[in-house]
Amino acid sequence: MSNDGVRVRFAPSPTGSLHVGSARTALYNYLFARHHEGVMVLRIEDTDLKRSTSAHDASIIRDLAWLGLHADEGPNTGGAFGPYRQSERAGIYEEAVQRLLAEGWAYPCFCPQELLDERKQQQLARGQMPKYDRTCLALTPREIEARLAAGERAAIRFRVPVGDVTFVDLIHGPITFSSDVIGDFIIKRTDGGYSYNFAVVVDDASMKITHVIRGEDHVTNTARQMMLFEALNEPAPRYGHHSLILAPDGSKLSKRHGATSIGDFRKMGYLPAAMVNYLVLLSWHPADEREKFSLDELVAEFDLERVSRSPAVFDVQKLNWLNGLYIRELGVSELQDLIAPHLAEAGMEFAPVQRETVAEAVQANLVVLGDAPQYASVFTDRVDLASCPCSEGLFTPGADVVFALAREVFGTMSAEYLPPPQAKELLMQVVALAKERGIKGKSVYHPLRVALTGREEGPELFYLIGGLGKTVLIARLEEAAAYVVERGPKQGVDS
RNA sequence: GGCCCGUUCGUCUAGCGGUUAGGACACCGCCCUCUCAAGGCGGAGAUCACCGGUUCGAACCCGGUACGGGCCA
Repeated sequence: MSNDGVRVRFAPSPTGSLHVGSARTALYNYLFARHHEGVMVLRIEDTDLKRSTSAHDASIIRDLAWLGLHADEGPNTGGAFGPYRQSERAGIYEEAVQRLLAEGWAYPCFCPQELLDERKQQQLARGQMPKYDRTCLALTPREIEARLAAGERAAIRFRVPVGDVTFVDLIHGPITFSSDVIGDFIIKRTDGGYSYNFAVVVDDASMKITHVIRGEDHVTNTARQMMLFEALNEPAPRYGHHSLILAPDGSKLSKRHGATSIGDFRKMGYLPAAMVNYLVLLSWHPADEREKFSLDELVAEFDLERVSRSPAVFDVQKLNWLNGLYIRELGVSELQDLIAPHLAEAGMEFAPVQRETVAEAVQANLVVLGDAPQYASVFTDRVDLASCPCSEGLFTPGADVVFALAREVFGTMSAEYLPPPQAKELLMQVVALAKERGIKGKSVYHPLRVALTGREEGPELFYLIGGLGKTVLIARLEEAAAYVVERGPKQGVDS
């Protein structure tokens, strides 16, 4: 299919930070636009002045940038179809309202809210579909003028035409709505504000949007919007509605389910590449069975026809898996920079040589960058052999010899901290010397680990040797040796 | 209440009339390893929501029901 001049838009309301659901919508739009070498427009739908803030506006833009989803046109980038904030487009909406009014597609309505509510209750009581009864459609121009002159405030309603509205959804296929169920809806409120559906249509039309990709919560709006396009004599875009994201309990994903905004995930230390990869997989699947994709690969392969129609449960486990995968792919210096803020936040400071060691040592364990302090703590924690159940490991036969040998070898260190390759050499020396004395394998590694860290698990020993520091290394070996002498070889085994 | 949409392992999904219903996460086991991870290998896990129909044959097509979700107000 030819999609010449594809123009899509992502249109968030700045009433909160970027939600994972919205981010996925943005991603699908971005991928679709890029795939067809089209344009993505960012439009800020800030008509709800009470809840919209410029702080949210800014954070959404920042989060999109963080994900790598750059719009071609938008409030910050500019473009030929601006302004890109709805709050700055009142004139455009008003002009459209006047046009519809002049052409008989719309009419003023003076019905007070209380009356509307009352009629709705009556209709409901009779088991009818609540729908505006068109009282004000009967008003003559003279009556309208008189009431306006008398200072009465009017809302503007769209005169819904009869007949079905059918469209072929890009994801779901044909969907039909009967206009019988759609009452004459308001396009401009008595307070002067323009309704959501109306503003969206005027914007999509004037911004020459060709494809609207959005959440399924908008399917029913589509019928109204298509009527509006027809009335405005503008070609309607094609629509694609993707499913919504659910929480593990099957309900709508919300704050009470924990992290739901892109900002939350960024702070915890998820990588944008993992986020994008996870989000796209939530309801899209390639023709083969690959699971890992870069943004560029997605651009090449993304296809709305392969987007699933059923809602998807947000599964952090799979996100975690992907994040770990991407973390393990990082180069040391890159990882070092990424974990630095998390380490700093935990109050951990490291010497320059140590940083590389710590990053490398911790890499395979990380699920999120925020886990770094937890794993880096082997390098900073104090060791208290007496209160450590693992001190039993210090009494391994030959351990005292290993400590002495290590003490000797580490004493030759030319610097406080050593990079991993050099540290590894030292370890090898200790291992070789121990072997000469008939001590090998587990009997050298294990007691050494316990002596140096007071723990039984942790990164490979040479990282510890390079990153703990000569001073600490020697002090701990001496402590361990003293501990063994003091407690005797049998101690600890029985307790 | 009406109208729309959806329903395949716990989760994300493949499947588009004939398959031992495939993959991934999670789970379990084994290997690797001083340890924790990572990695490799393997296992278990789905009466394809249900009931009818069409067909020689249905997860795939049709109808209904149930359940879930969305929108309107």
